[in-house]
Amino acid sequence: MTVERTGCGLPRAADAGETMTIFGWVDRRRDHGGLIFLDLRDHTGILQVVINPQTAAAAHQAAHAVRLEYVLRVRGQLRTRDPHNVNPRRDTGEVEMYADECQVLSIARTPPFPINEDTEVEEALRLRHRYLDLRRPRLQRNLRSRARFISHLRSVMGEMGFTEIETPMMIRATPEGARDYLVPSRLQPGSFYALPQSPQLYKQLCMVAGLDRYFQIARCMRDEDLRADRQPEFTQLDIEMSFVDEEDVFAVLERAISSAWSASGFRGTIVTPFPRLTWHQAMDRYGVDKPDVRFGMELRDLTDAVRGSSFRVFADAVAGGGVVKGIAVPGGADLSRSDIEGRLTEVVRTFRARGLAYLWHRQDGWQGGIAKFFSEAELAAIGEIAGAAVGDAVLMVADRPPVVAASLGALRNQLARERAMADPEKMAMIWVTEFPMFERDQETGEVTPLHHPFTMLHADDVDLLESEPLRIRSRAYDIVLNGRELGSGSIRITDPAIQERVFAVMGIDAQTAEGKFGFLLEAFQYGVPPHGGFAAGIERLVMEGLGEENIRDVLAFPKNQQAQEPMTGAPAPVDVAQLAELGLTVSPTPPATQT
RNA sequence: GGCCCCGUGGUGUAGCCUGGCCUAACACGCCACCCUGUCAAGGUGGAGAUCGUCGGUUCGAAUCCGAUCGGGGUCGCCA
Repeated sequence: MTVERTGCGLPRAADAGETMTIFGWVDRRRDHGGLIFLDLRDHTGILQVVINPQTAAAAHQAAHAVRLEYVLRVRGQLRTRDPHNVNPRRDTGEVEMYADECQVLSIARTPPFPINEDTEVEEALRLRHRYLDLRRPRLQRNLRSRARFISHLRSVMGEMGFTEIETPMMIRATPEGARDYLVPSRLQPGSFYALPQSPQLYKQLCMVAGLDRYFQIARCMRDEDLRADRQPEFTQLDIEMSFVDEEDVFAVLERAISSAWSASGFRGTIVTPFPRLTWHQAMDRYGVDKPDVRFGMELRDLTDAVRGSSFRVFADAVAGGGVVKGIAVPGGADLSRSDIEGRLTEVVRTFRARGLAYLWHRQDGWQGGIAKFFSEAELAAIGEIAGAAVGDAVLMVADRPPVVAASLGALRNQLARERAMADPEKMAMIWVTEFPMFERDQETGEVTPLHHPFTMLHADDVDLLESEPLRIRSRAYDIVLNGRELGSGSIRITDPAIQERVFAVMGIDAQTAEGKFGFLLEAFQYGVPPHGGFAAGIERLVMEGLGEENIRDVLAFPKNQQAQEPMTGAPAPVDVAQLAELGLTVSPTPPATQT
């Protein structure tokens, strides 16, 4: 635009005396009638401009009409401020520009929400004017930190000998897993590409190709419902490695994340190696497969302690094959009956628990509606096992094991939030290993892989394939940070015989497997190295690194909960002609969605 | 698909439970004027919302009820 341009945030006292030109947006304007002060903002920061009507009459006249968010070019001399005029809260606070020229490059309507501060604004309005939201300090910071983090990841991966490879965005639809986004083919009417849910198969083929160590900052698309940490398109650090086992994969991820983390200035410190929990340990102790281990309050099994009690709810549950578990809430004796029976019971009800039992451990003994059903010995045992001290409360759920785990796990997280039990500066990164290979689909009753069908089984469990598939442990693992799943991976199956048996358990016969994954199985016949890998969600990492609660705030152009982008209006209907070219027609009324 | 929360000038909130004193309040922003050292500038004055929408209850509705729309969170879903 011009030969010389100085960033607004860059000038320092040492630059005083220089004449320079700055470009930027008006962040604030203070008109004293005579002097006008303008704070000019660009991506580097903010510089105060002083416009004096006596020394720069034309500039002053121009500045008189200037409003917030006008785009200006200002030329003038940089001067140091008198000591009593220094603004210590700003990097450029020791200097200011004395304007000679002030040129309005673009006027601006009054913005729909404040740009120069981070006030809470309704999500719909922010998304509709995303370019203005992105102009605000918080999102500027977030996007820059995200970029730095990715940049560091790239260089660490390079240092470790990984090759960055781009895999196709238009691929064959995979029947497994999340719903695909489809792309109709013009040249093959009636046929569709799918957008990748992940580059899974391609990266495994890269291993067959002898690339040895693959990585990609990969865009992934999944047509599923959105959450605070889930968008339909997102980015993963995707990794695959040949001739490795879990330890090699863990070491790579630990180094990549921890070094990029600190280099990016993210909050807290990542300590390596990450502690490990098996899936069973996580479920037993925390009730969830992604435990937040920054605080205790672990689930304790009270089944034996209450088996013989006269409290029918517990006794019946145990007799019916259920379990009774509880958590000791530190200082929980201050929880009121209405706290527990209202808000907290609501939490466990969400997970289909029928109720929440509670006992207060007070100075004068055990209290609470159900205390009378237990003997002194039983109460003592409950307190002992739960680890409840005087002043605590024990909250208990009796039900089928999955219901108990899920409801108490959620309750534990809820209480930790309410009572600020987790150190916000602590970064509790852990590996959760030995996930089950299969789970039973609640609707169809089919056995489906928890991770994906190419996940290798635990060596000791292979014999259970046909007899008790649901008990098989896999060689799949997750990284969990502060209770949030950051990503997952596995060692893959490379033995065709085992792969065939896994498909069989899933009800996929050889012919079907050939049709769906034939290319992979064929590739494996030409010499496949043992391999494994991982995929880590970039947005979730950045969220934790910046302390953001919502994935939209670490993405430039996110979608709303309806997967729409209010700014551009995507998705939108298309011309009939465009459809015709693709051999498509749209039903006038959408067919009833299958549930 | 279920459940929960929110919806009041441009922005953020108060008022709503306990209907009338609301001719809807406050802060910021906006407009005009005054003001030569402010930096969340200051002063004076002003414009701006019939309370998401529709319907109902009532003598009377921002306030109560129902429906609906929009936003968010969550369960299901996310190999």
